[in-house]
Amino acid sequence: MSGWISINPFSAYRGTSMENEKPADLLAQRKEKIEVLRSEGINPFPSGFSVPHTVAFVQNEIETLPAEDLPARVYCVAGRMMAINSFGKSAFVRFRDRSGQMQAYIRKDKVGEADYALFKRLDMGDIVGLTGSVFQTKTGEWTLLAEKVVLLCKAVRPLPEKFHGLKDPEKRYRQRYVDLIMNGDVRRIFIARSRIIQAIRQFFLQQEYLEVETPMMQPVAGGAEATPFVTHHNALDMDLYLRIAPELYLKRLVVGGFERVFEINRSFRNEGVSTQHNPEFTMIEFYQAYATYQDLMGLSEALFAFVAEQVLGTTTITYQGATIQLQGPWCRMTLVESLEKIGGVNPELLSDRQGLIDFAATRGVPLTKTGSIGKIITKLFDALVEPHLIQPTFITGYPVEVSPLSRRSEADPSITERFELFIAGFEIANGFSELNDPEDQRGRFEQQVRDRQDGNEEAHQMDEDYIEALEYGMPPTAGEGIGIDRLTMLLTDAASIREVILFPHMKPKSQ
RNA sequence: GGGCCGUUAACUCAGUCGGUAGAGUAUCUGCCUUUUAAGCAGAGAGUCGUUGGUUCGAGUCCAACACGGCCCA
Repeated sequence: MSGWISINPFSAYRGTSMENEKPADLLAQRKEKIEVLRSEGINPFPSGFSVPHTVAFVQNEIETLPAEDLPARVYCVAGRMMAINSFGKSAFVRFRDRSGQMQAYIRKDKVGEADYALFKRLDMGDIVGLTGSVFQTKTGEWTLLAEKVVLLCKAVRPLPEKFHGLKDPEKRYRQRYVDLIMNGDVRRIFIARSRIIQAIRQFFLQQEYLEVETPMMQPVAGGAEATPFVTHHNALDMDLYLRIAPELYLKRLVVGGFERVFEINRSFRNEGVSTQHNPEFTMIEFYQAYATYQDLMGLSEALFAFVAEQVLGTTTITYQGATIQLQGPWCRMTLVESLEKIGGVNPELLSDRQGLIDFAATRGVPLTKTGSIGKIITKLFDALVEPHLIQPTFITGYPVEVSPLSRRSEADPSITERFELFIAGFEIANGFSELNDPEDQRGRFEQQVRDRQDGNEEAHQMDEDYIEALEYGMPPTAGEGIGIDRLTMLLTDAASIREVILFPHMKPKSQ
C-alpha cells in the first residue's frame, strides 16, 4: 500500500500528502481500491476479452427459443454496470453493452466465495464480463444467472446519479462520453445520425454517383459567402483556408468527366455559434451533369423521403411540436411570391429600393446601408418569410447578385435557376443549375471582389484556377448542398445543433 | 454584439429577511440470497464559478470577469 501515491498520476493534482492515510474523496478511494487489486495480483485493466454474445442476441434467443431450452444455453456477454442492487450474499446488476441493457443475478453460492468477495468490491461504472444462463425472476424479468464474473475495466471516476443522469448541458457537451453512458436518448440521436449518413450515401451510390474527397485546406476559400478560418503551411510558408464549401473543387471534377459526384464534407465557417450554427458542420454536396435545378428539386424530395423511411420508417415526422410531411411533392414558390403571400410585402415595392428600405423599417428589419435591392429582398425574406416555412418549401427565383455561382434564368437574366429548401423554419438545402459560362463567371467574381472592397468580407474572392477549369468546358450541370446537421435535427426532433454534433465547439474553461 | 437566466458535495437539486452548509443518489461501515430509483442503521464528503466591494458578519446584497443555456442581432 505504501507505493500507491507514487504511481498515482493524480497525486500531484490532488495535492494529497503522503501521510494522509484516509482518502479524502471518491477519486482517491477508487485509486486505492485499484492498488489493492493490483497487490492481490488482479489486473484492473486487463487486455481483451472474448465476447461471443451481445445483450440483444441473448434477448432475441429468449424470445425465439422454447422456454425449456433456455436453462441449457450458456451466454457470455460484457458491459458496463449501470446499477447494482446488492444483498448480503447476492446482487442484481443492470449492465449495458452496445446492443442494449439487461440484468444479471450474481450469487455467492454460484460464483464462489472468492469471486463473490471480489465482485462485492466492484463499483457502478466498472466494465465486467459475465457468463451464465438465463432465468426468470419472480417478477418475470429474464436475468442472466452469473456463473462467472470477470473484471474487464475498473472505473476510477463514479458515474452520475442513476435516476436523474447527467443534466447540465455544459457537462453533457464537454464530456459527451458521460452523456452517452447515461442518456439513452443521446445515444439514439447519434445512432440516427449515423444511419442518416449511411442512407444518404446509399441513395447517391444507387444513382451512379461517385463519392470523392476534395481539399479541406484551400488557397482560395470559395463556394459560399462566409468568412474562412486561416491556417499556415510552414514548409511552404503560405496561408491556407479551411474550406467553407467543397463546391468549386467538385465542379472541377465534373469538368474532368466525373459526371455525378458527391462529397459528404466537413466544412468550416468563422462565424458565431448558435442553436443552428457550429463552426464546423457537415454537408453533402452533389453535382449531376445534364441536370437542372428543377431535376434536383425532384431528387431532393426522393432523397428526403428515402432517408426518413430508412431511418424512421415513416415520412411523417414531428419537429418541436409541428407535424411535417416529408413525402413530396413539396410546395414551390418564388422569392417574390413568398414575400407577397407570406411576408406581406406590396409587390409594387419590389423594384423600389427606397420603398423597401422604408417597409423594412416599419417591420423592424435591420439592413446594411450598401445593400442592393436583391440583398434587401433576401433580408426581408429571412425575417418575414423563413420562420413561417414549416412544411417543406422550395423557394426559387433568387437574384443574380446573391447567387454568384448560379446560372442565369433564360427568361429573366436578373434572377438565377436556383432554389433553397426550407423545412421547420430553417434553410436546409441550396441548389442550382451551375453557371458554366467562364466569362459570366469571371464577371460575377469581379462583382464579388468589388462587394468585398465595399466592405462585405464574406463576398467571394477571384478564383482564376476555377475559371480556367470552366474554360475547358463543364457540361450543363446542377448541384446542391444539404446540411446534414440540420437534417439530423429535423429527423431526431433536436432543438439545437449541439444535440446532433458529438463534440460541439465550446470555449475552453479557464482555470 | 445586446437582453434574460444559471453556476452550491462526484451527480440531481434545496438554501427563507444577510447570522457561519442541507437533502436524495453515489461513496464508506454494519445487516440483508429475487431487487427494479431495493431496504434498514450509522459515517465521511464543500475554494457555494472567479475577483473585488458593502457589512460586525455574504452562498445570499453590489460590481466586474469566466463558462454555459435561452432569446434577439
